[in-house]
Amino acid sequence: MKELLQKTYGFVFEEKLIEEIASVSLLRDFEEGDILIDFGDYIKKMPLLLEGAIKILREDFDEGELLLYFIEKGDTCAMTMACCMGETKSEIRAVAETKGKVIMIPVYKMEEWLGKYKSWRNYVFNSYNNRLKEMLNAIDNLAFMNMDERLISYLQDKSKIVHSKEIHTTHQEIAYDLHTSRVVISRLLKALEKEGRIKLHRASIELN
Amino acid sequence: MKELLQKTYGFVFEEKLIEEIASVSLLRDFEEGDILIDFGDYIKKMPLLLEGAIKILREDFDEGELLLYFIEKGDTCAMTMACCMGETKSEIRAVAETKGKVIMIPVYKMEEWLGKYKSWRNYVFNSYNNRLKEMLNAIDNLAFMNMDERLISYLQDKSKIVHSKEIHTTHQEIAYDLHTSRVVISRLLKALEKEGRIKLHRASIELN
DNA sequence: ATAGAAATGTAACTTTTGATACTCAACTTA
DNA sequence: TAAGTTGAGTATCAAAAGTTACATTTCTAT
Repeated sequence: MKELLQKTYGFVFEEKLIEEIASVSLLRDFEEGDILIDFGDYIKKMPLLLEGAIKILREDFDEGELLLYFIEKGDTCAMTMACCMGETKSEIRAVAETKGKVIMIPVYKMEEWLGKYKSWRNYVFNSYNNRLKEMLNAIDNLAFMNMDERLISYLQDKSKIVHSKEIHTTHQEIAYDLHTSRVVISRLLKALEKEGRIKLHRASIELN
Repeated sequence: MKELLQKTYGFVFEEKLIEEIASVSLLRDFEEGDILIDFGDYIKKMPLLLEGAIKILREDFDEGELLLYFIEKGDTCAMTMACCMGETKSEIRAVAETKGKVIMIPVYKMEEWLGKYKSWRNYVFNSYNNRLKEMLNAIDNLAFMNMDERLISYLQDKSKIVHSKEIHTTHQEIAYDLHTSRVVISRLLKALEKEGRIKLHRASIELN
């Protein structure tokens, strides 16, 4: 486990902290589609992402979801951190976009390290800051962009996360993430294809 | 200044911290409508709100704004904090909703206190958590509610902030905050009045 | 090979929101 | 008090997004 941590966090945490993390944490492998955290879950461990990508979703009052942002290697979920610290239930759902590995840190250690390691403090703050930025970005998208632009932005983000111009997903999936209907997505995708910006295949989209 | 701090933060910070804050900070009075922070401002001081209320706005790419949330006595602006720590420019605008007082703390002290005072650390984390929650709330509003519901929610928030059922504002102002047009707001307000939920006057709205 | 399921295409219609263009009323100020 | 300014009401039209319904295509499992 220590080697895995070194690889991703070697330049972020000091040696001693990495050793401590390794000694108290659990390593967990996950597969694409796994629900790592669900709405209302009571969080007792904070996740650090070592490999893979995760998407963070917000739940509608009655029904439906909305994608907030993706997290990648080296990130943690500040929303979850918030839950840990505040001892409240999870406000979000975390679903694996790809397979990967996380490390789970017990909450009480988190707090202890805040006083003890400056690198940990910096990391935690940076995570909060990054998450605030992503939330702002989500708000910008919702407030200032039409669905066609949101769709494009979504495709670009997704492409970045999987490191490929080929996105394997269905129109329905996209519709869930953007909190709209499948028909709307199909319509807009078709328009994008006609503009020559993408190519559509069954259950996959190719960006140009 | 120390007395003012005691009143709002006496149960949050220990005596010694309050003294330190008092000794290095500036007190600033502001009037309704004052722009306390603007987009792109370079932040060198962190504000603690002692009296009054402030609204935090996000700027559109080309034109227009969107209200993110209000902050009240005892709050600070985590978005600003984020800017301080990250040494980046302000992503938001802060406008005074009412007159009030803030204390401005130099950034370098903030960091120093993080290691030194547990109560400061807790306060800073709580602020982040609260702000994340407000952002989530803003996202919920945008993503899951129609304009009429957003308007109602806005009126309720505003009423809470000014501690009154009487809201003194124009349709145009509301339109700016909700990032829509004056005509739309007038239309929806009229509908609300017909439902008997509010009473409309010139430049003021009365909630029932 | 065939039935059923999943993914997509598309038309027709409604609702919501936005845009434009006036009018009228109330307040302000010279 | 007349003129200008600000706030609000409303009608009409257009665009964006959501809804329903059904057809077609592609995959999957037996």
